[in-house]
Amino acid sequence: MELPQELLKYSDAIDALRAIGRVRWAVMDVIGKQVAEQEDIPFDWFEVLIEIVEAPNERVKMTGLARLTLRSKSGATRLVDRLEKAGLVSRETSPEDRRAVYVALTDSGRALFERARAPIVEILIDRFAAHVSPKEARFITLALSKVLDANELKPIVAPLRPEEPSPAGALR
Amino acid sequence: MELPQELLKYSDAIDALRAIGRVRWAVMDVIGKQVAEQEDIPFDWFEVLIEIVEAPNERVKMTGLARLTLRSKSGATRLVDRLEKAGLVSRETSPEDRRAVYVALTDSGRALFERARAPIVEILIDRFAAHVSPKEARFITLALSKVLDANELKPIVAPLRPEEPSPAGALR
DNA sequence: GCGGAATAGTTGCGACTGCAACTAACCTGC
DNA sequence: GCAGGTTAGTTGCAGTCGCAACTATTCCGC
Repeated sequence: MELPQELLKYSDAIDALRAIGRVRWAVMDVIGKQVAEQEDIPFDWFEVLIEIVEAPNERVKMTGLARLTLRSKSGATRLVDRLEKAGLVSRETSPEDRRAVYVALTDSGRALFERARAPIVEILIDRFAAHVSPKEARFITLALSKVLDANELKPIVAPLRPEEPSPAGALR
Repeated sequence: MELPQELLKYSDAIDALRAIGRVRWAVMDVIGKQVAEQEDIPFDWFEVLIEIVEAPNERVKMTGLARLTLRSKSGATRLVDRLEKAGLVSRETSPEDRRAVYVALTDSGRALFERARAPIVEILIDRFAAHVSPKEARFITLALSKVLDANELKPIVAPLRPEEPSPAGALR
């Protein structure tokens, strides 16, 4: 069961990958449940609302939403289906490209976002942000970006707001 | 759409949380597909084999496996069902606690593990470990452990190998 | 040792997922 | 101005998930 010595020098990285998985899973699990309980909507839904509000013009294309919410195209379709059925978002086809579908907030979606934002951000801080210093956080983001770069996955992290320069984000 | 100033100081942390989500998702996605293609088994399955081999006595309890693989109890049950049906692992009830079920490798499970280990580790290095320095990796693990601690989720990261002191892990 | 609480694992069920196939719209070269 | 390829989004389908309810075993106070 021994592995080549050469592997030893990677074991720290593999530990880190595991830690990432666990934090992601555990923290999201806790946050998700707390949000669902307090705000009566799944955390997924709120993530969609955030992405819309943060996007230029307050609307996102389906493909962009798929990447931002870490889903496949069909996953995004169905997620938006649910939000639309609940009356929180609406689909609008753009006149420039009639294949594209933009997702925007409805009035009731905006109202829900406004109402739920503060408590949810509080949960996020309580469960995650309060325990990592800004320096640590920036370091982590930077180090992990290299990994995304190397896998040519950078598109997922940044250039996903293709049109205008982003206004002050809704969460910061 | 403005948030209280006080939030600004957490925005780095929220970025980090997003980066973590993206790395976890994107890297696992890539690794998972490459493994599935090259080795003809889902990456999930290999993770189970790793956890067994790394565990003391080369066997894990269902509950432990659930936490290690980031699943619910029922998720673990079904995952093991599949591996068992494929003849890679076997369930053994322990005489000390007749509620507990231990999962162990079969001969063919061990053979598969031995055969697939090196190529899969290579993929892991190629896609992740090679792009993070050991110092960075340790820093990340450490910082994220604080988050797990604060959420009383520490059990997930370490004391999950309750019995004997762990031998040299199978991956390092 | 007995009864109630806690723990380990499995199962039924509804919900969500990604893949692959599909439609519709756009784009490019000729 | 049309054929072939590409891109955006949706749908059928089979696979997986977590929750809640359930059985079986163990633990604990008395």
